[in-house]
Amino acid sequence: MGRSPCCDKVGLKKGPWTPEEDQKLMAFIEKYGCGSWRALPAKAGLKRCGKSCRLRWINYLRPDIKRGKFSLEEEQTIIQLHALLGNRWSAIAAHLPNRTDNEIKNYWNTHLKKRLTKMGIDPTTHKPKTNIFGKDAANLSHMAQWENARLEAEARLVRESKKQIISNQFGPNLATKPISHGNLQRNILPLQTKIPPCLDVLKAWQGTNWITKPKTKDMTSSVFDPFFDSPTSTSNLSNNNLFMVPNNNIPGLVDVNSCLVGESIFMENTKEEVQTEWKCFDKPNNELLSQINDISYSNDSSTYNMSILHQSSSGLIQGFTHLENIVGSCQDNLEDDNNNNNYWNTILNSCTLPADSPVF
DNA sequence: AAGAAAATCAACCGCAAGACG
DNA sequence: TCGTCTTGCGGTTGATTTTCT
Repeated sequence: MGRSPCCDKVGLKKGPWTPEEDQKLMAFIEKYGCGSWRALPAKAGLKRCGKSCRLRWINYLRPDIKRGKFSLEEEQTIIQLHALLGNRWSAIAAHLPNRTDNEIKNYWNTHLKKRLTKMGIDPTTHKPKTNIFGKDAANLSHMAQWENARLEAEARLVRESKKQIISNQFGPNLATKPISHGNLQRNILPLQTKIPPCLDVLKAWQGTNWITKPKTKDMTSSVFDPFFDSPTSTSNLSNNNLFMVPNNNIPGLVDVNSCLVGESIFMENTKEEVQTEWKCFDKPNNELLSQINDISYSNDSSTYNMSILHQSSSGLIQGFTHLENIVGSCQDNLEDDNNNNNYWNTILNSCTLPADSPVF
């Protein structure tokens, strides 16, 4: 048995809409609103399926639609958001007032994608297509600009998320103030605060080797190591990069109830990164958490220190208070260590989007 | 000026998720 | 819990327009 059609297609018109049809649809919606799209065509006297009517209204007839050329700012926003969200056009459209997802999708496919490709940037990953050292200076400059744009977008979303979380917890007034870790005391934080996950931002962080995992566990350390000590972690991680993300997206706060670890998976033979998987550590053992003092990792080129994580009795851990040598993947060979150290400052300080932004 | 090629974008299609009985 | 219906999303198509030769 095949799938039932969305509507009875016999006798229904397809193809471009005529002005008369537009008029009928607009008049009906103005009078009755858009309730059931399935029933609308018959009531409005249109020989179209409901789906077609909906599409026509949403993408063309809606009075608040902005048409015409995209501004530079809009272009930049699309690129930034695409770097974070991928082909989630509706989510991207939510950040561009009065633009439709279809229009943005078309604009991306016809303009922006090509532009990035020309610049030697993979429009899917937003990363340079080939080894950075094989590129000329002009391309490097462009790549640095695009990477900067990408980071700005991450920053926007992190700030946004941060505001939303604070707003949810403490009310809208506090959300406009900068976060002070010292303020997050037991007496003002609800116990076991549930912080909504935000996978969009986590995805954004996929492109960043935030903390590089050592090839083997440092057996001299008594530190709880979620990569090795967690019973939920069963895969062989020895050749992969791992990075921890606080599930509430605020680098100064880690939700005890849910801490996420990203695992970059590499091809065995080529060592090429093929994907990132996220693992959620739900309710890690409190005894273990209380033992956490410092985690220091090193690899061939750098040492990464993360001074950590002491559990407050509120149910939150305050941590990530000192984070050194954060390495952005695209910046690895481009920027010096000073720039790397500024990574989170950039993320946290350059955000401009309104707090009521609907992406999350 | 005309035909070909490329670009654009409205519209369609199938799928998935959520609502509802 | 399951099946059906509805809506929304993203990929794709194809008609039209623009640019190139």
